[in-house]
Amino acid sequence: MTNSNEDIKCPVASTLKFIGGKWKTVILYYLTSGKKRFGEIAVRIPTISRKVLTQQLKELERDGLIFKEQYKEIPPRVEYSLTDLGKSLNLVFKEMSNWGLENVLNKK
Amino acid sequence: MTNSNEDIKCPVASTLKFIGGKWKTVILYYLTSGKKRFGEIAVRIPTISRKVLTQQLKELERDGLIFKEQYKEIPPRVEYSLTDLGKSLNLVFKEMSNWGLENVLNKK
DNA sequence: CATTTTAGTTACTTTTAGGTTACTACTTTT
DNA sequence: AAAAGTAGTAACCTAAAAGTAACTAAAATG
Repeated sequence: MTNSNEDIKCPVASTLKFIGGKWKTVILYYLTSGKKRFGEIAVRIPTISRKVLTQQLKELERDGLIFKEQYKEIPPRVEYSLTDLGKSLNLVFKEMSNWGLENVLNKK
Repeated sequence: MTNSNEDIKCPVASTLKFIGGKWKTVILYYLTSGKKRFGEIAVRIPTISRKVLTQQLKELERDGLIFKEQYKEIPPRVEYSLTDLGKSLNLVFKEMSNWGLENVLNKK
């Protein structure tokens, strides 16, 4: 989601600027179950390429939704977790999840 | 939003397939205040081109979120309104709206 | 000394979304 | 006879998002 609809002060669109895009919600939703390593996320979401995963994680970090912990180990270990801001999306995800379950997943 | 993450049964991503994209939430959110004509929507969201507006409305209609009424008049009159399914997104929008207000619009 | 392991990066290509401009249909109004 | 009004469509173009494949660092393991 670009920022050209910033001129429209739509609070819903504002939120989508943070969690819009093909993968962010999936990543964030997975992180609601706790801290995860890069590789764990990649395995859990096999259809995302590592390049794109890296990009999305960077953006989520830049936007303050997730926190990145790097351990100075070899081989490297990196863990991602939700920040308070990320956790504050909780209710949003809950409603989206409910809707998706009721109207999409349990429909087909 | 494409459907390549359909394989992942993420209820949140499922919902985004319906309301993801740059404009859909803005359109739907506007329609929560009642039936609107094509031109009214276009005026209200001036940064969207008419081509894209048409496209988005078609997709929303295809997905069963909005209903299109065409009056056989000249000049033409077309009205769009939320279907029951569209209205059922109410809670989702409410939470997204809250989050956007608290964390984006009132922050800057 | 070759291999494995993890979390990436780089360069390049493809796909998708969105945008621009010009055009149409049909009636009413001037 | 010309212009205005509405809701589009068609052809074309651009930018952004996503994908692919090959590569890297540095230590540990066999």
